[in-house]
Amino acid sequence: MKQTRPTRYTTAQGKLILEYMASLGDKHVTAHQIVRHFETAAAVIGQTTVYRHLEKLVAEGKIRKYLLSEGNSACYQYIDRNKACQEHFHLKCESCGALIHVDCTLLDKMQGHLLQEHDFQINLLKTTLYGTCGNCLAAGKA
Amino acid sequence: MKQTRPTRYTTAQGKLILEYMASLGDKHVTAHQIVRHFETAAAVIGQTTVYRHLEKLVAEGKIRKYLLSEGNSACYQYIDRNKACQEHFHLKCESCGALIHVDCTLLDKMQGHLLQEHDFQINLLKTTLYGTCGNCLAAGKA
DNA sequence: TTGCGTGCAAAGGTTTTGCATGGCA
DNA sequence: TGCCATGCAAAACCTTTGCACGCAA
Repeated sequence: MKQTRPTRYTTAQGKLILEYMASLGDKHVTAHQIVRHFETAAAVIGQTTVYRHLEKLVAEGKIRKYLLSEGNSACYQYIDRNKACQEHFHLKCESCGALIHVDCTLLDKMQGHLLQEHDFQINLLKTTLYGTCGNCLAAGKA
Repeated sequence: MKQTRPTRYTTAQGKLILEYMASLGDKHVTAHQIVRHFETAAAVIGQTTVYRHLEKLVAEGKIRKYLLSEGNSACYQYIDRNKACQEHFHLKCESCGALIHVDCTLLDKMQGHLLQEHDFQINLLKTTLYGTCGNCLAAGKA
């Protein structure tokens, strides 16, 4: 298991990375894209630092980590706490990357079912359902 | 996109790999585990060959490939066509790391519901639900 | 015989680690 | 001042590719 240290110091890099993630809204980026963003921004942040902050932010529940099927690299996305995203499922379109928030009684039922019948307490914050959205289905991208 | 050639020759390695995958049933393995299995089995198969066959088998729909968030390597799993319901969710315990396979009619319902009501075709192979398993709940590790 | 299949070695890409230096509290 | 954070370089990984040889049809 990887070690997750608590944040002790507030550094410029840590602030910049979190702010950048927040500024992207629902858009996801790879670690590499973040590194490149700061290269252009004349505020170079080493890739090691980027990876370490991403790991920490994921552990803190501030961002989400995805593995999209095609790419060989992980994607990260900001979690907007004001949107109360912890209370519903997230659907991620593997084709266009869209993130869909679903608030539906069947999903609530499923949550209860998993707990009662399968003895499993699901963590909605960390869970994302992958698939293909309606637009991409219609466009035949499935 | 990667090229997928049709199978022309039937080779000993190809047979061995498919047979091994089939023998595992629902269990998933990584490419590396397959290579190691054959190392022990005194029938060494190069990793290149393993990867090439896995790719082909995925293209042929005989096995599934999926990425579990934690690991950095892909997992492969045999698809048993004789089984009524091979599709299932993966539950990953964030506390102990256990991977639980859930095969349940509710999942079919949910799949249909998402498609009809939310216009979303879920990909069960790519989807993993995160949470806490019964053992860890009981142990108060949640 | 033909040309695909194999496997070694090496490349390619992502993520992690070692270590000396820099910076926050 | 005491540690943690940083970032370069290098390692560690997983996967793919080049190429010469082997083998199925």
